Amino acid sequence: MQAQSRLAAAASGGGGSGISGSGGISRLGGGAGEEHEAVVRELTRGHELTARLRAEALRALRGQGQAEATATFILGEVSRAFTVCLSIMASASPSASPPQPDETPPADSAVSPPPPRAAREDNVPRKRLLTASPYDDGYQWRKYGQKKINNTNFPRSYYRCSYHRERRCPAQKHVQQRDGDDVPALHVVVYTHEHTCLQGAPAELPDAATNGGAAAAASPDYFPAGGETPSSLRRLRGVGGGGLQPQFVDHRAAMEERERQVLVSSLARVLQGRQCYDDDDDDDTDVASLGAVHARAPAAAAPVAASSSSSGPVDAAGEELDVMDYDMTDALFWGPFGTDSNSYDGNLTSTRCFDLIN
DNA sequence: TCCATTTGACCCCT
DNA sequence: AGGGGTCAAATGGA
Repeated sequence: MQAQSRLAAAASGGGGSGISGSGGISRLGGGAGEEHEAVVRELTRGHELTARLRAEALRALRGQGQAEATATFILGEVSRAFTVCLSIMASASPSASPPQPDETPPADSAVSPPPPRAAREDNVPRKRLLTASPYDDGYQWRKYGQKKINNTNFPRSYYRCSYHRERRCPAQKHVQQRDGDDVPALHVVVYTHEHTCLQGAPAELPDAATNGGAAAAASPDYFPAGGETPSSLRRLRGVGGGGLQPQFVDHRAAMEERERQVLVSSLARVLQGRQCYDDDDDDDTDVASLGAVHARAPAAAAPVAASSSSSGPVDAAGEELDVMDYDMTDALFWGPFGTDSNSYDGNLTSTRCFDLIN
């Protein structure tokens, strides 16, 4: 079966930087810093490989509703675990502890730097995340600018949803590598607005129980019948995003609810039929517990804060950051960040979520 | 030729 | 006035 061979290839690291021959964890060095570094390195590797495996699995299982949903869920959870571990390791790094608010400035700062510029008070909700990079968020983003920010070592890149024009999607984000010796490099991602680009789809959703409809609906390839395609819109310019749609919340909530139903339904079928696993162990996971897991995901298709405690990482300005996490529904949507598409003029042909498209 | 990416300039907010 | 955010022309690669 082609799907199986693809999965096998992915699992064995086919296609490039595969798993090393030994397949084992690098020998840990003597010092704590060295050990920490080794752990982070292996976690990063695991994270990357999981992302690749997930991409290959979903590509192979595309259209096979139950199997696709199951693979998406499991691999999404694995990816999430890696991300959380990396974040924990980063915050515990002996060489990269975030500055404390009352930390004394460096001795060589003869003139104290100006205080950080206050954030714009535009009532736009912002979601700040600290992530290992590149991380997968599955949306198509178009880069529209990059800027060197004062008193930082790395430029900030600005992205907006690829469907900014076609669907008036107001979602934006900017990404900036955090200063410091983080291994792997950590990036501060700030989301402004949220995606509305799925809101036109619900009525067109195919039955997820038979063909993985949530993924299809989320696919950037999805356009309502008779609607404009990305290529037909390529040359449209001028009219801006238009801000948050008044119906945004309701549409999004409807989409979330439908996604939730789709996943729970698919997982229920899988579990009832035990179709996808050769269970060596008696997995006593049941539908109810999965439903409970899924119920913790009210913010579908958006990053979820892993922790709301005030002891988490902070950015250079001392603002608290959420550690990147995924919820279960995210697993349907979040894909490689990889090469960023970034032209301003409405082109949609480059980067897309390979989980869903390839 | 098309399309993605870069980057300097401009706008607007603090 | 300074700086963050955005625009859009220029550039380069496929």
